[in-house]
Amino acid sequence: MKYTISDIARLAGVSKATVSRVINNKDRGVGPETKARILRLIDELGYLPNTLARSIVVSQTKTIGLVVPDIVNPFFPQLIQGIVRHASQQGYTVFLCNSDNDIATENKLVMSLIEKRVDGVILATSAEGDDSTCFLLKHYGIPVVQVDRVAARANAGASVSIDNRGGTYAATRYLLQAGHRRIALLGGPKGLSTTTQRWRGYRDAHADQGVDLPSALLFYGEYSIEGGLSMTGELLRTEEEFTAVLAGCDTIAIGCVKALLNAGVRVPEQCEVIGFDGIEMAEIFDPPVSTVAQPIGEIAEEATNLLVGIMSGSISSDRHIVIEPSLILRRTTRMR
Amino acid sequence: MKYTISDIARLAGVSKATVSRVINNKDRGVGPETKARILRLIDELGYLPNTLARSIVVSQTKTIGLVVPDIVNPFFPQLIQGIVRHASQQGYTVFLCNSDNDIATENKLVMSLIEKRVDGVILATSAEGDDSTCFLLKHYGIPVVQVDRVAARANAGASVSIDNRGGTYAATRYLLQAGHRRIALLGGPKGLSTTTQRWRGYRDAHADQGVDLPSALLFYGEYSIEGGLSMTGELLRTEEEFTAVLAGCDTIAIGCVKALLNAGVRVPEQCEVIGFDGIEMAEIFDPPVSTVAQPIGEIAEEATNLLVGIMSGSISSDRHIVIEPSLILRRTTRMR
DNA sequence: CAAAAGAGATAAACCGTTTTCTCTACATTC
DNA sequence: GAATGTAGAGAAAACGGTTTATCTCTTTTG
Repeated sequence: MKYTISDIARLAGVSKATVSRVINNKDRGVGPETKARILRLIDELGYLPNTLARSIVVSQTKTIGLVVPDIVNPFFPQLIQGIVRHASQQGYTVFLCNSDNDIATENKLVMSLIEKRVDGVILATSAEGDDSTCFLLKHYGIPVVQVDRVAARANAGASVSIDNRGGTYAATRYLLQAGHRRIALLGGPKGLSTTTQRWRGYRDAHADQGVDLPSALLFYGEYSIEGGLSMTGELLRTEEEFTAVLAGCDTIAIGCVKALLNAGVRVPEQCEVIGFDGIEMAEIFDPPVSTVAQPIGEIAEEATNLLVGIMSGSISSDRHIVIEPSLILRRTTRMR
Repeated sequence: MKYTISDIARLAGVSKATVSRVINNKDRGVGPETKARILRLIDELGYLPNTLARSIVVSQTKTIGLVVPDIVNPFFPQLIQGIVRHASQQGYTVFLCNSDNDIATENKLVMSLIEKRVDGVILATSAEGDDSTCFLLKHYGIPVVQVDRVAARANAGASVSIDNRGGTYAATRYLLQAGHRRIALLGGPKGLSTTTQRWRGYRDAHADQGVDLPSALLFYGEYSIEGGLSMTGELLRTEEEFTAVLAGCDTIAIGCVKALLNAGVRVPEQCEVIGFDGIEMAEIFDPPVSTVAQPIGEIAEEATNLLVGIMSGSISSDRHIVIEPSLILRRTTRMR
């Protein structure tokens, strides 16, 4: 049931070299009817070339590694789907790794990817402050593109990321132009670059519109529904006046809307809410949540193309691509 | 930066065979201080054995393929997470494939897995009626375990599946014992084995409790929120009396609860609802949905262990494992 | 004390490909 | 009609490992 190239060669009465030429469509140096005979034989016997043997000589595996921090977080399956699809279109198969948000695991996984001789890696790192994973890849000369979360340090390679500042800037400006003057910010964990960048957009929009920052309305917490619930609880307890909320992510926004409704605050009549990310849950939630949506498909496509480009040498390995998110207005903002 | 086993051998002043022995911990035939010297060298130079070359001679890649129909469906990321984790614990790396619910794509992906010489495949097929994928794998002698959806035909190999009938049986019995006599069934697409099996549990529970099947209350539709919405719409329009709903899956249940609440039916006071699957969304939805939960982690673990067992020859390749789901009562059923 | 056993190590064959030379035979050019 | 070009094909050397058979000492055994 298992044939090798030598079997085919012997059965066809030619040399291995000739069979190899036919398999790889290097038509130079093989006559048409020899070719046909070999092709027929291959088909009849169901011969499959051994890609391992091939890889070892051409030193290329047509394989890439994809490392994500948490596959259960709904953002990542969509990203994975896009990357797997585009990679497959370009002839690459992907090794999927889940680091469980642990940098040590991430390093170990990447080592095993290197051992498997992947041609390149797409990395959504689990520790922004720590570029050890990128360092490893660099050390072994393996192309890498970072995605979503981008390690800050210099020796990190190419990247595809979202314009976090621009996204919250647009959302904040939208709310300010609608007349809001007391917009609460329910940000993510302090210290994360996304949290900081999103805060900047919020701040800059206020500055550009000439509105003072309502510093009593700034909160930070977990990127989760619970985080949204508890921050909103705090917000309500301060008894500060506010007429809109900008959330650091969609799950925070959902928790926030829940808490507001429970407290008898009507959404969006008494308070408008905008999230960030554009996860499916935001659409399905009742009421559907307005959000700054990351075009995940686009991120996946750019990341894959970038990596393929770097691997083929046609793109420099320190290119950074920034993608603009878009404001999607649903039912937690008023119709205008 | 890239060393081969010959480099190490030369630098250590020994033969390749000796280096190979110390790499593979075959201590027989290599002296302690030779071993130490080689180990130090390997460490210093960051030498990584080429797994491709190794695989080709031992004809084993320590690699498995995982094929799912739709990675965005929240059930699968959890399954993938579990499988990737257990596989990695046993020294296997996994190729992830997403068939987009298309059997032709599925076949193509599996072919490329075979070309990559995976040691085995875990398959959640996209077409139950079609066992062509299993057939391919069989033909090339690659162990396979089917999971979740199981191709019916005989030449399909091992499997891990859920006791669908048992799950709905337990849920239906629970409702019947609580006094309900008019339980609507909002099933999945007709023709799917899960739909049929879940219907059987519903039917058998009625029979065993001596209650007539309310045949006017049976509906079939998509496994989705929209499906739940529309089936509930139909149900309400019939004006038949009903006091509980058994849904074919959680998204149907969510759609159903939405529709009921919109129609002014109080849940669970006027109508109790139970879903199936135990996806996270059911827990997060407001109100949290009672459900027949599939222990996804357990499925993942059993499937991985089963495959590893088959690959090592210690388990027969036609073993079928059935896992019992468990009834989780939340807020769409009354407290008792 | 000779024979057998065992420890440490090597040479060489092999795994299944690709690729570079090289060779032959025939067609084209001047 | 010799020189050149070209198409079709094969032999053999890689690629980076593992494994088997073998070889040389030293140690044990009877």
